Amino acid sequence: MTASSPLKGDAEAFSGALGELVRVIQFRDRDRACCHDLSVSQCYALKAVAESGPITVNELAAYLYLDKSTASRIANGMVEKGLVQRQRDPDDGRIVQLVASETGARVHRRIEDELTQEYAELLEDFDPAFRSAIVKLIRRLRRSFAARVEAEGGSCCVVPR
Amino acid sequence: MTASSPLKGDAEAFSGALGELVRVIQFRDRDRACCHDLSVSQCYALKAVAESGPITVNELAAYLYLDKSTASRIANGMVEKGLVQRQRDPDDGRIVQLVASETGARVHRRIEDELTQEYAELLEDFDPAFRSAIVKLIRRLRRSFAARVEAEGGSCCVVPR
DNA sequence: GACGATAGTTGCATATGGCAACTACCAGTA
DNA sequence: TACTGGTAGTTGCCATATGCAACTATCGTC
Repeated sequence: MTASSPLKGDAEAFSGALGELVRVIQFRDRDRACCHDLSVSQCYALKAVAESGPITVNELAAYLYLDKSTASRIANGMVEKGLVQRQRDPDDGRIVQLVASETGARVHRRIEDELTQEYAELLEDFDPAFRSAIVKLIRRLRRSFAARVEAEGGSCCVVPR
Repeated sequence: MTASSPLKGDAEAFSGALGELVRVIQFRDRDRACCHDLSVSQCYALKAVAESGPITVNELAAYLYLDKSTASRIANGMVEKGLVQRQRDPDDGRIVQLVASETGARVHRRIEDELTQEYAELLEDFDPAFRSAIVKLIRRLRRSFAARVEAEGGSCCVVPR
């Protein structure tokens, strides 16, 4: 490349900024989750269960990008706390459906409300067109990463089998 | 609020999208770091050391939002892998400066190049004005979160002392 | 009913990370 | 100088998180 490709420069700036943002958010989540007596993963999981209706352990694992055993244990923790319930599927005895309890739904709503409130404060300075553009970009980024992750099957260097 | 405040709606969409993006990125980082025989934290730490010049263990801990003991151990791991070196400060015998070795700098550059390349592909569809707006927004988000985190001293509910 | 596949759980090993105690060092003061 | 309090870093100990592999129970097919 020559002295300055604007795209490359933008990509570097973007990379740096996004990296720092993600680190801060990870920290914030660690902190936030514990406020509600949840681990970070439990917090994500509660979101999945509360928003996607009843889901299986395998689906939860896929959503969280974790092993199904880990997902099972996360479910355990939430069941113990009374946030979700395990329900056997009447049609398939192997399947366990995870459903949010009243408490779970309430806790999830509270967490979401706090977040939304915080983001609303952040976003109110931007005009609506820009706000929706931002959301579109973030979704696009997510799709792009997710596609890459799925294409690689979760490991970029270890050749499977 | 009434039926639909656009700001609230935007904030909800933003919250959902950003949450998913962060989860995917966390997974991707887990995967990516291991390609270079690094843990995720080591990868972040290498970035800090390589880009911020010599930094102390305490500074590294602050950067990573981790306990200084953890930062010290992360430094250990990197020293063992020959990525960074510990240097005693001539003016203050307590201080340890962490500096990237040749190898460390090279590995860091490689990781950054890969990332930049990936982001460049993503960003090339957007026009330059939008790209720089995005970067500004992300930085602003980061600042805002960081400020909140620092104000709360790292724990929102546990009253210290 | 036997066999292979699938959903979930559990055992085990490892990694991560915090807290508290400790060491070594610095700065100020009597 | 010797004492005191504070700071930087390390280490011991522990809890949590997570993956892999083995296991159980169930389903679907032959």
